[in-house]
Amino acid sequence: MKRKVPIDFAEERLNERLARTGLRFTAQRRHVYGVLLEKKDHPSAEEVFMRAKDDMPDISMATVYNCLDTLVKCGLVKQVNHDRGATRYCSNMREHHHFYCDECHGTFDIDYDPSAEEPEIHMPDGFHVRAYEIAFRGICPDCAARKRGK
Amino acid sequence: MKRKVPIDFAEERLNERLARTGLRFTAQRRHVYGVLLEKKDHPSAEEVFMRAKDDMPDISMATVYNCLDTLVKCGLVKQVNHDRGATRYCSNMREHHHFYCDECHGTFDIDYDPSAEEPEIHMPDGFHVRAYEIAFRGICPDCAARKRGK
DNA sequence: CTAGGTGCAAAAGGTTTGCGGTTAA
DNA sequence: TTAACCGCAAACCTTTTGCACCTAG
Repeated sequence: MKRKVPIDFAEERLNERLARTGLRFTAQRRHVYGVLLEKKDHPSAEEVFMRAKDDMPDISMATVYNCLDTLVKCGLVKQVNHDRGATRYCSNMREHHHFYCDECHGTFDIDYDPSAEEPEIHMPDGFHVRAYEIAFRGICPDCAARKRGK
Repeated sequence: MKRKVPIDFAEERLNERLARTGLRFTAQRRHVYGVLLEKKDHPSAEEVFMRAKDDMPDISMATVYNCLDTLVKCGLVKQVNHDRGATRYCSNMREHHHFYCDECHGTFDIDYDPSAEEPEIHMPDGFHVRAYEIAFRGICPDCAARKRGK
């Protein structure tokens, strides 16, 4: 089987990340990660499941969810949520943002160079931005206080 | 019943927005909007339903979803999606962003002044940002071309 | 050896749909 | 008057859970 992605290289990275997080390396985790690397079109869990079954017919939906969660925990995969639809998964490891099309509901990666002094976002040609929203993540004041307290 | 929000003023705005969008003014739409204005804590549809029932016991879940969709369409309410949980609704009409706490999973509004030359985001004290992502919305190149074509 | 991971099937959670009756304009 | 809207209940889609078996370390 031909692969567009240097999967052996990715496998090493997965192995290292799992070890660092105290998790085991399994065939299913490698395979799900491979599926995400092979076609970076932001598939839903259901879509990942169907693609994964091609080469691993016995894999279960529950395992796909488990593997996806594991990969997110390791920092190898990002969850992408939009409207009320299913969560989608993204293995683009470069820092990037997303563009959602109001018309076809497609999701597109928008790259930028985070190392630049003034990180500039280059919007590719033809994308018409109507609105944008920044989602920050971290620890809120109350939870920070609680953690310091205990 | 005392209200913290000048609901009559909001009612006028709702009426105007509905008319402009060619939609009807109904008691349910007003009431759901009132619920969102009264406590801006990003409730889910289920939570809106429960609060709405206090004053309007016969309102149904389907109607709550319909009203929420209508309010989003009118531009009076924003949907907020995060992780795999239920969609939450936000009636903060000022341009703003959101902060998600990794610990308690709470959602907080992060305001900014969009009229400023260099729109600066002031992160309130005590919020520790671990990561952020920008979600752009609009029309993708393919859909833009298709619309021009037809 | 054994804690952690998997597969299965059932349940839970969230959202949508179809339809007969009601209402704003 | 009538197209739009509502309430109800069933269906649908997505995600989680419990448990018996399996396996990486």
